[in-house]
Amino acid sequence: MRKREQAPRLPPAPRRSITTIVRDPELVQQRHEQIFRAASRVFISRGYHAATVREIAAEAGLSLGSLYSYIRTKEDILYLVFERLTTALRENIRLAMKGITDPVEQMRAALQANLKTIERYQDEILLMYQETKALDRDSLHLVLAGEAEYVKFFEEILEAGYQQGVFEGDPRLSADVITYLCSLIVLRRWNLRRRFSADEAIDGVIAFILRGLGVPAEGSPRQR
Amino acid sequence: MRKREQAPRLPPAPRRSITTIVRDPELVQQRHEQIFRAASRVFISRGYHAATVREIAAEAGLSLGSLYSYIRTKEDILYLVFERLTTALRENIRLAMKGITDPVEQMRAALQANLKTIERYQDEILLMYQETKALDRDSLHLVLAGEAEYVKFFEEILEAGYQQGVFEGDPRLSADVITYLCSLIVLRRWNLRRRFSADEAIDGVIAFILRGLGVPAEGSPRQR
Amino acid sequence: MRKREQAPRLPPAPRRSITTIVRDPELVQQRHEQIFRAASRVFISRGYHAATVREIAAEAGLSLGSLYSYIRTKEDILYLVFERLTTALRENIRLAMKGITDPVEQMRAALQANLKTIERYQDEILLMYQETKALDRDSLHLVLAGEAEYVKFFEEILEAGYQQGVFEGDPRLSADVITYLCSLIVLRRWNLRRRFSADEAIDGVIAFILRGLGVPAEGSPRQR
Amino acid sequence: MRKREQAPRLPPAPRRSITTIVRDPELVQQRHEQIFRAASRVFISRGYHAATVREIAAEAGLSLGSLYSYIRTKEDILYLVFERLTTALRENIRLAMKGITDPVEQMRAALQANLKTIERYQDEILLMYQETKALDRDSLHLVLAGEAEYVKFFEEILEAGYQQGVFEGDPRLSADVITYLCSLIVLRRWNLRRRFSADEAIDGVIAFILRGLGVPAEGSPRQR
DNA sequence: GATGAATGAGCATTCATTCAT
DNA sequence: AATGAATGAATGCTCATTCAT
Repeated sequence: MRKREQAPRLPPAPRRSITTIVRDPELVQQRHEQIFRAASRVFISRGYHAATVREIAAEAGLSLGSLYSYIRTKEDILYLVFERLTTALRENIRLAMKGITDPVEQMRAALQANLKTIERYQDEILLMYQETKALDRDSLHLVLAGEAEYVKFFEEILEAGYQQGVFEGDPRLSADVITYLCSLIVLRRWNLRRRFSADEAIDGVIAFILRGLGVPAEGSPRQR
Repeated sequence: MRKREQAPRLPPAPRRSITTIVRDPELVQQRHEQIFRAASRVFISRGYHAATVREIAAEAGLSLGSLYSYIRTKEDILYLVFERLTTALRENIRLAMKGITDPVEQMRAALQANLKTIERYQDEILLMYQETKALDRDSLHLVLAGEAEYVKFFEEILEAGYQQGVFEGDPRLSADVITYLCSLIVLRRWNLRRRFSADEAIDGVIAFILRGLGVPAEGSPRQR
Repeated sequence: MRKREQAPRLPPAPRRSITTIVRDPELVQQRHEQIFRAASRVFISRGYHAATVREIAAEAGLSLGSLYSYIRTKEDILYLVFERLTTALRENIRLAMKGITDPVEQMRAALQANLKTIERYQDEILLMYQETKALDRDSLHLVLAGEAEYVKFFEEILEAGYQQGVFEGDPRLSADVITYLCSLIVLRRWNLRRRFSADEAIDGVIAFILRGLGVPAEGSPRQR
Repeated sequence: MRKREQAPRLPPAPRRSITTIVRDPELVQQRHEQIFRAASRVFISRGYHAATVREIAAEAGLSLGSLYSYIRTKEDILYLVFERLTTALRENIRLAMKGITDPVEQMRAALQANLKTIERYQDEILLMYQETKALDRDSLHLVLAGEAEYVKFFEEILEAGYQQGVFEGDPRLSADVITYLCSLIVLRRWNLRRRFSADEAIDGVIAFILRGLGVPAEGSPRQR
């Protein structure tokens, strides 16, 4: 059996380097953090198009000119936000899987971690679904590639479980289905929240996924 | 047992009437159809904000002034697109369920029909997920109400099946999950299409859903 | 002494004939009356520029096309309104003077009549002061010419009184002053109405004018 | 007797502060001056509605974008013009009255000064009469309040003279009448100018006003 | 003579980006 | 490195006028 004790290697995670006028890398790093935070807030509350670069600068506590020393275009700011987000999603799932061997348990852990992260970044996730098309071709490919890496984590668990006969269905398709279903709690929250608490929704989604993978319900006598 | 032979009553489907300068209702109807088609294309390829009313007019073969005789604002056009879309989704699922009694069979039929409709209107669906927030408060409520009616169809099937013990999980949550999963083939097509044909994806999603509802795979020896 | 028993001859009152598509003069006459009334209302409540030809047509109970069979441009409509107004002012003052010989009495009568007319058409008068510049060169000259005729009436009375030594000041200037002062009750009504009733204002203005003309106050002991 | 040697206190003259993007107050001040001058010219020659913001920008030597860094709406520009105008009128009359005790002399001085100011700003005055209605509610109230302050100056003189028995008629009404009559030289200049020089008109108006107030003509034997 | 759909020039306003200081 | 004033292309929407029916 393949060793699984270690966390999967962190994928190279290619990222576009944003061209800045300022040279000092530490300063750039720090300002990008400021900009990320401010831009998230502004983009989330007004949407990418309605948001003004002026507003973002003000929210970040930077002058308009300064902001433009750390980015080249408004679209750069969007990329910055998405890049941080996909990194966070990937990182959290990677940590959760670490040290677990059993595919079903690994899946449970990954789902829990992922759903928690999604819940935490729900506004950013929604933003990503809504504004991805505002990215230019190159940024889009990079963001999608980052997302694919994240799907890969699920795919690996599924593949292992499929080999062991504990999961049904094509692992590659299931990985997509799972990734997608996790976003349910964000993309349909307008409907869900009228009837379920956050935890009820999370538990219900996990249960549905596990059934969908063919895992018998825990202690359920139904299948007997 | 409640009779299910007949199609569920068509919900009143409240809709905002778009204020037009032109009075002839037939002409308005016809022009709205033209506008719907043109706007779908333009919004899909450029997004709502980036799309220009001028472009839409040109695509619809209308002069700018004429277009504005049939709508009041750009947002009206978006509403027009969404309203047609939710109506189509609702109508198709309603017809597919008609005359079927068995909940599992009804679910299969509903899913097939729904996924076909979604595939057909995939661009519009994607648009809807991305641009719903561009609607004003009133339009948004109407569109969401239309969407809720459509979720209701699934909920009714699930409720019936749950009573008969053929479905697992909370029918209301499952209805949301199913509705959402059906959009998978659109919202993640950039990833799916690299690996699956449209039919493979549809079949895989249906299989996943049925397992997720606790329905034993057809002819599957696994449960024995 | 010159005879004054008869009303002064009605001045030729040149008017621009509005080019119409419709030929029947009676119909034109009747429609112009409709248009005048509707346009007055609309122009008064929204101002000339903000008013829409559509609104005027609707208010007049005519279709847009029909309206344009009786006028050539929007500006024609404004001219129509002004032309009717100056005619009414002229006509009323002419009738009031008729049959009075004494200049002071004639002046009193003319002022009373004029102020009454102004009060009645106050909105139209205000409109005229505000929107005269919207007229094209030709219309403007015609309207001003009509207005000059009306000033002439006062001038004639003043001239006669001046000859008899009952009025002070240059009759031509006084005529202008009087004409102008009569509009006070309209142009400053936003200020006057806070403190005076319509009749108080009218009486006060007449008293001021008579004093301004050097006419001793009635029964006033002051001159002794 | 109340002391009148000092100029009346300058009223607080409330003004709406125009929201600007540019923050430097000196620059704003200077640009507003440019805009005021340019806008006066443009509004006067074409009227408020017919004037284009582009024209004003060009006339002011500013780019369109720059102009909009100093105002928010076209209406702001109109307010700017009116605000400067009423301030000038008020200020000039205040200075003229300063240090004069006798009500009749004070009135003569105030009238002279006021008529001179009006003659100087004749186009702007005309504009004000014609376009006041284009202001929004708030701006209108502020402009009218500024105007009321100006009428107040006359009212105070009249009140003092009335107490001393040198003026006839209600001081409040007379104040309105006088304010209004001073504009005669502007609002009827199309008629006056054909027959009188500017000074003849001014002298004639002053004479008429003084007679209207019951002040005996200077050195006139008539009253004897 | 009546109708009202069609037209498109025209206008106020916004905003990403640049660049002189 | 920081600032914020300047720029002008771009866009939603209106409305007088025409003309086919």
